Amino acid sequence: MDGSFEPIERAPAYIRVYRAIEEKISDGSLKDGAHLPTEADLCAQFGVTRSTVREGLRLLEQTGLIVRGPAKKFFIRRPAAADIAAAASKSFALGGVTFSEVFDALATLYPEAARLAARRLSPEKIADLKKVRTTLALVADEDHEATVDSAVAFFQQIAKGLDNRVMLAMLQSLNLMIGESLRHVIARAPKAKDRILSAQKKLVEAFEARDGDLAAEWMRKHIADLKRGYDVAKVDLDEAIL
Amino acid sequence: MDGSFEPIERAPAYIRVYRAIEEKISDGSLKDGAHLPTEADLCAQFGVTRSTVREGLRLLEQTGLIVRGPAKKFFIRRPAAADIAAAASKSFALGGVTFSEVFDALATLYPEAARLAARRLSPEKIADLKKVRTTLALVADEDHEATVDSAVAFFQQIAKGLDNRVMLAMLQSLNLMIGESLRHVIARAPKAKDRILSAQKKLVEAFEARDGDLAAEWMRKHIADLKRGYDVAKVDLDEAIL
DNA sequence: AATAATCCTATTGTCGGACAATAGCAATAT
DNA sequence: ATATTGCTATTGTCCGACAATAGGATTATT
Repeated sequence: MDGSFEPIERAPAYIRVYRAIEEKISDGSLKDGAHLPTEADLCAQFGVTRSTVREGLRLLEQTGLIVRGPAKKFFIRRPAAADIAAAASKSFALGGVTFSEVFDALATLYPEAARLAARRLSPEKIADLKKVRTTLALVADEDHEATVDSAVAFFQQIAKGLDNRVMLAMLQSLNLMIGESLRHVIARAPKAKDRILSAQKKLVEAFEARDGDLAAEWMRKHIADLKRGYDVAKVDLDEAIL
Repeated sequence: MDGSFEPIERAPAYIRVYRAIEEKISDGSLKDGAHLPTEADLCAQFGVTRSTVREGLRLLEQTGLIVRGPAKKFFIRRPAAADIAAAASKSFALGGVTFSEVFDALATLYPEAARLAARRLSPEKIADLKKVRTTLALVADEDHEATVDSAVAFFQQIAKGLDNRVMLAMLQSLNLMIGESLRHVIARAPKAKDRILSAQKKLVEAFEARDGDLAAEWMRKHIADLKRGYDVAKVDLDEAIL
């Protein structure tokens, strides 16, 4: 041997607590839904104080790996697409991404998602999509709130129908980012509801016909149309979403 | 007035500390790069103890909103695409997403990214891409390690060239997820390097010709080829990446 | 007996203080 | 001039204590 030493493990104790628990979650020793031992137990097991354990728990909490149940007990939950999407869009917002960036991504991703959806959407999901569309049709023209909700729900349904958690998370985070601003914009766009409805109609038809090209094409138009709303409302697309 | 009361703010103090600081970061009172007051200062300002402040800091730490500088001081950093990508891919891995899901996303996103890139890549970025490719060409056939590094770097360069943080983060998280497994797979794929090189060549040509369709087409082939490596290596695509 | 009010207990949330470990910087020695 | 040492501010960890809560057990009320 060369007489040299390995660098000793120098991470703070709370980080090691975090990693130890994360490890047990990812290798399955702590199963999804199981609840974590009490803080006192963890102290005993790790041989550290409660303050330290608690700092470790805060890290896990933020990662979404543990969640408060009733009685404030923590239990394990492997992060779902929705968590990842929420975390990502929050970070994007804090990082100051702009409307153009979001729309750029929307325009790139969603048409392809629609193409996939045409191949992959189950008949039930398509039925659900129709239902969303019907809901929108029944909404009053001036109820912009509900209009946006339905528009976003429509996107959401498509994303879910892809049966792919990675894409779901990505598409969902986009939904979250535009959702809020769309609310303010739609109010200023004349006839928004009608245009949304007709785009949705064409999309559903394309899905039913299993025509990917057509679906992609209409999705492209639909998104371009939504984006136009921002122009009409004179939103500077280079400013940060918030 | 109706004599009723607002529900009082009942979040634990450490969460309120977290939110207060996050708020100041997002509204710009705490600018990027500024360093956080010392824990003792924060205690004084918030009127809570250090333990509580520290639990709040752990949350910020995990979110990536604050980062340790020299002297272990925290300083503010708005999350960059790389952080989001790292966090997302970690969550995906913990959530148990499968290779198929990742490849599905790759196959959907990257061809479109390539199409965009053909329009948008600056001449400098294209030059950089060529450089990455040259590096790969000089690598020994058996150096699978380096082969994968270059292959991923090539993707990375394209992602960066889109000049869109949202797409960058999404593409990067995909890179992270396949990067590791690719390392093991390429070793079993015969002539992998040659095939990667020729795909890259076609891609660069397409970029230079500003031919989006062609770029998308070659990217599709390139990814299909990488995926084939997993078949050859007999990896079950329905198992979780990890 | 059924229901509502009350107490009990386990656990988390918060506190205050204490000391060790460290990093950066200043003072000192060679 | 450079290397060493000591100083100081700050973080990392620990301890012990108590208040606040949630759920479940227990009692009172009809």
